[in-house]
Amino acid sequence: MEWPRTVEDAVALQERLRTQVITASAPDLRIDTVAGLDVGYRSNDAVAGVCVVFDAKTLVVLDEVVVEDTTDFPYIAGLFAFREMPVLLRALDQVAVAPDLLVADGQGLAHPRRFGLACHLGVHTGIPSIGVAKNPMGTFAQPGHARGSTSDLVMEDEVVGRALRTQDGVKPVFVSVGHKIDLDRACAEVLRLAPRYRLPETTRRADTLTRQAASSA
DNA sequence: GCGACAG
DNA sequence: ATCTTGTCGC
Repeated sequence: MEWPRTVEDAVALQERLRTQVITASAPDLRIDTVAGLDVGYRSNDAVAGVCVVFDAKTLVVLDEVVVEDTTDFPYIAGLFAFREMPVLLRALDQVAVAPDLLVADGQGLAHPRRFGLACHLGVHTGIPSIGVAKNPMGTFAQPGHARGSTSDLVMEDEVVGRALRTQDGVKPVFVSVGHKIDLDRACAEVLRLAPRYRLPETTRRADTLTRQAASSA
């Protein structure tokens, strides 16, 4: 199926693909490498997609790719993937190390149709994925003050993710399952990726590269 | 009808 | 997302 150009087609595609999401981890799921994906904007339609692969244990950067592109799909909350996915897939294609997990900047199941960017990336590639958003979609109770504390992220009486405190006292990040992983594991991975700062290293590094690209060429 | 609404 | 250096506070 071709890439949607209209809101109606985009929504229809989400409704169709949402049924393919797997919210459990394979018994032998091993995560040795993790990719951070992010997009930066130089103008309204000029984008830079970044894919950075980390060693999950040491957090050493194994490879990173920046791709310049343009987009015509406007930003619409809920249809985020149709704006950012094409560039991200190009960046992911060019990375030399195959990631065991994709970490997307945005939501996974915490989405109006339970199919945010992280789910779409996961279903499309078949690679386990999670979404880490700086802002919530849904409601949540304030998690405890300590690093590692969590609370449910709720949408329409459904638990769609978790508010996760990655450092003592900082604003939580919002974690939701993308594909082929369970929520507990997803949160554990985010904590492992954020030993020192609020945002996971995947997001931080991808973000840096993104604006580096936007200000150079 | 009005406001909300990942990046 | 983007505008962006020094500065306030623990």
